[in-house]
Amino acid sequence: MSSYDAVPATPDHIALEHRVLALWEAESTFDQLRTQNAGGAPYSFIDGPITANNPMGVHHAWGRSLKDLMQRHRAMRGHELRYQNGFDCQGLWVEVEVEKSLGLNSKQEIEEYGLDRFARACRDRVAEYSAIQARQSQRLGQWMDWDRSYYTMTDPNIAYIWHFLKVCHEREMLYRGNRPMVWCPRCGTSLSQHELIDSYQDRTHPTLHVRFPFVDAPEEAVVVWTTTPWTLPANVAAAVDPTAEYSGVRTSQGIDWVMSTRVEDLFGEGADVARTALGSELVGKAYVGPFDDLAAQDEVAHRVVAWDMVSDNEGTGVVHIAPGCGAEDFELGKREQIPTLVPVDEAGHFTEEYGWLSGMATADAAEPITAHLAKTGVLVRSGTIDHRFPVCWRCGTDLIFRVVEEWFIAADKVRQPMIDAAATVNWVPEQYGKRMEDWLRNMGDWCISRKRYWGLPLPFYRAPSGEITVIGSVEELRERAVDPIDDLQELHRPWIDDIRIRTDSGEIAERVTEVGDCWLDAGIVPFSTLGWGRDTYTPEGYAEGAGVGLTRADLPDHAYWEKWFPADWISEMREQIRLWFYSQLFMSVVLVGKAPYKSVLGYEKLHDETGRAMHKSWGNAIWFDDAVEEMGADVMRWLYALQTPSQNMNFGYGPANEVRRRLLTLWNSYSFLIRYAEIDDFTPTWADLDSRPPATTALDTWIVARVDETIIACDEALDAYWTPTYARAVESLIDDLSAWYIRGSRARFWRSESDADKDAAFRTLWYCIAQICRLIAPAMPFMADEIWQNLVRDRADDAPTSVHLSSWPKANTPDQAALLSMGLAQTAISLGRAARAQGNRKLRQPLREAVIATPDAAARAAVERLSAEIALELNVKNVRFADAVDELLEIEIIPNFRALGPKLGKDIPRVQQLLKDGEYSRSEAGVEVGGYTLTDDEVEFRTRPREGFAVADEGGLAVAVDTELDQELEEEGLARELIHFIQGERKAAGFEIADRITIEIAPNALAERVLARFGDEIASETLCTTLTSLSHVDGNAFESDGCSVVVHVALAT
RNA sequence: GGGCGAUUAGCUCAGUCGGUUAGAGCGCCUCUCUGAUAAGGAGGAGGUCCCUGGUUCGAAUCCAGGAUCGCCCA
Repeated sequence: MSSYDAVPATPDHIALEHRVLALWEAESTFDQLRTQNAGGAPYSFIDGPITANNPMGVHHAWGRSLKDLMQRHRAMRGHELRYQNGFDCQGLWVEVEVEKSLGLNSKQEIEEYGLDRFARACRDRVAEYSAIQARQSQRLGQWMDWDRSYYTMTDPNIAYIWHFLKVCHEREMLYRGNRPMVWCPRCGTSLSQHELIDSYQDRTHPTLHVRFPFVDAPEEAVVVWTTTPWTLPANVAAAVDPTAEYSGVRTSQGIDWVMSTRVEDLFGEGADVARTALGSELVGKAYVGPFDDLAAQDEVAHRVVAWDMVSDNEGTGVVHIAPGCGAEDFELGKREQIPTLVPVDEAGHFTEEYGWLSGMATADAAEPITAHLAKTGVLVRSGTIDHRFPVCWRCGTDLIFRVVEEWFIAADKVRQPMIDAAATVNWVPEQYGKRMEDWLRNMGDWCISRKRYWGLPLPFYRAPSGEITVIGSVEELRERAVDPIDDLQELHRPWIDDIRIRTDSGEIAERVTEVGDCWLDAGIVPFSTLGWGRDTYTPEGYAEGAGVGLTRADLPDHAYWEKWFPADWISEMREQIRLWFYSQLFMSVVLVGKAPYKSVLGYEKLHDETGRAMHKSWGNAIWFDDAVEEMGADVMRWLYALQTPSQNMNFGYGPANEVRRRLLTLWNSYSFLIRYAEIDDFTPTWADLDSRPPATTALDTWIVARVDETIIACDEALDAYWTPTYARAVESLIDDLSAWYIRGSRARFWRSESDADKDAAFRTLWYCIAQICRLIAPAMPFMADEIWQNLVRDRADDAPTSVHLSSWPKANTPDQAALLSMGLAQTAISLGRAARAQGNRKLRQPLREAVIATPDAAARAAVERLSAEIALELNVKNVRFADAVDELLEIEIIPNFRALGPKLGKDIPRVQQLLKDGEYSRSEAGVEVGGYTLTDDEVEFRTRPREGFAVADEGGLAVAVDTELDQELEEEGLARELIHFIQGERKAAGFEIADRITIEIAPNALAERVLARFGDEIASETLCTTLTSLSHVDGNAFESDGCSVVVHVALAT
């Protein structure tokens, strides 16, 4: 048997991980796993596509670690998995980055650059970053079938969406409508609700108070307040609350009407109120608009209208209404049948009808508009306001509202079915299900069009008559095409725009120019990647169109879809509730009437370690590449696993270091085993992992029970997709192994003679560490396999070559009695230590005895089994159980509330008091109190130490130590001190642990006595072959309690 | 305005089914071990479990109201 590799004192995570990556590569470990699991019960995970647009961040690494963790766990349990990664390829995300890199800054510049070149540049960017992200993910340890990733820009993906849209059209859910949209003037496109995520920023904007004089009484006017001066030229109405009281305030300009509750704020305390009126009395009044001289205003008759949404705590209580520039305004305008003026074009510039304003940008218009209003005498005052205002998530431009024509999918028909489908899903954390339901109840129609370039070409063809034809597949396009289609290289602009079609009524129709919302691209994935509805399975058939050369993903058939749909599990960050979780659910409910996933794990946001959001500009962002090469992937992954998903994560080098230090405990245990395994040439037994190792001590039995218990806890946690419980359970096992098992068993490994006991110790420790390797393998795949290679592979017959091929550990039923015993013994030991500390006796000093007292017979029996271990830990010669508990303790009986609550109910406080007062008697049956007989299960014994003993107690257990020393104990204590000192000398001299030494020693009289009695022990403990006593030695001196020596150590020859 | 969360030690966070002495890590203090050692172990200080009320024999936990913070929608 080959010898074990030496283990460094601390793991070099980075080097270790690169080594393991190379090993996996060389041995095709992942392929072996897939072969091994082929035909296993399917476990369907569907990956949410990552936008292939930038290098991945540490927040992506969080999600990817969780995905990989869960997949590895299921794989170890023998499931067959698909391992398909996904890249999101289209949409504004990509366009904006490409614009930046090409130095383009407007839609006009893109069109001048050429849509074909632009599309190629977008595709190339996706290719570049998908490769980078794949490489980064591999470094993280994520096992995916990287050659077969799906790309949402491929023709099959697009065609599947076409089909979906056609189904929507057939069900009359698809429509085109004028809608006020949130609009980015720079990007020249509207933003969906989805894209307003995190879009509010603190901004300072101008505010204006403006008079709208009445036509029939020009000295009177309503006064409005606005924070968007550029919308005033599109004003068509002023809204008042019909039920509120308004005041006409006398000012230098005449009578200004505002809501009465606003008078004081606006005009001060001494405002001169000429008269008051209900809002309803103002309704219908015609007024002179502020920009009536502009051509756009020619047809507009301004009037006061009633509106129930007028606020009374802001502004003037009279609201300026511009239906072309605001969502609420638009709704009100529709109701009141007043005109909708859209003052600006796609780029946010005033159109020609706006005279001197035309060509001006909205942001630049505030000042001239204010000046103009001042000149015409309607400006009451101007100021500024600091408020939260939505800006474009990509370019930071202030967003505006603009009424535009867009394409929508009506939501009402699917709202309830979606709510029902969502209710079948296991949402983790649970409240995310409520959030989804809330979102669904409130969802508006889905705006699916974008006036951009690089995206899903909407397959809507408009004929001159206005008739709309929706194309549902590439074949249909081919059949209807009136332009040459054979050269169509991919389903993207500009190429697709060249193809016109013939409609059913024989007209020639052109495609609308819009592209689709990128959430259509991602939402179709559970259909497009699984071959829904296809007759044939096409190997590597997915990569048509823009995906050629990027992936070898198959285009499967319907049988395959049946096997893998719906997903057992998906996982993304929480905001995906309104994004991918939503769009997938929408499309799935439309197409097949059910949810596309069974379980969903969501998680919150990743912040820096101080709890602040990470921002490039704040300098607190951590790059993935830096993190992984400094912390190590395992450490990162363990951090992610420990994190409560429903809580924001504080990520950084500080927390990483804490985790790294905790992982040292496992590493130290491993290194301890290797050290002695090497010395003893230990050969493990593979079968031990299933059948358990032999046990000779109570500690052996106990730690094996702890392993069993932990395996079960891990499975429960991972079945519930709750990784922190899993990670904590493993950490707790590692702690127990190190602090109790190894510390309590060390002597068994030091002994030079071999026997069954030593064999059991080795096999048990090996068993524990090997099982821990398997338990941590899903979360820390590198360290788990590194240890496995050295400790298991090629050491035991039949051992798999990788921990990842070793399957999940088998849980036997935990030995509950052993767990209980050890729990009590641990309590007894820590009490004994506390008692020693009270009695001022170092642990090194042997003491005569510890006395344990407990009134609970079962507890006593349980602890008694571990007397030897307790004696060892407490360094006492004897452990005795007090015959009469009151020797040490006063006893208090406490009701077992959990058991007695249902039985005694309101009598509990009375019984509790009687017990406390000692008003009870004990009998065979149990405790007689207040007319009840309480069995031992129904009460709990607690103890308090009697005065005058070095006693510590907790619950029903008390431990005392005898602190008296006689000469023998004193000398033994000194011998221990001496050993301790010599060990230090050994170490100072740089000797190896197994080196034999010689000692020359010059003792005083007391030391001579100690040597006489304990010389052999000292020699044996220090691996000394010859201990020579001399009158003078050149060496180091040691002195303790009158015992003094000079010692010289040397290597034995 | 509606919805979903959070609030526990100096800091970051666990806390299952309601059970009477609320835990961990880090930090701090005092020790200890020295054959796992840039570690390990023990002990200690540190808590109005956000507030008020309710249900209950019993509430960090359940209910109602409120406060503060975060997020989603309007």
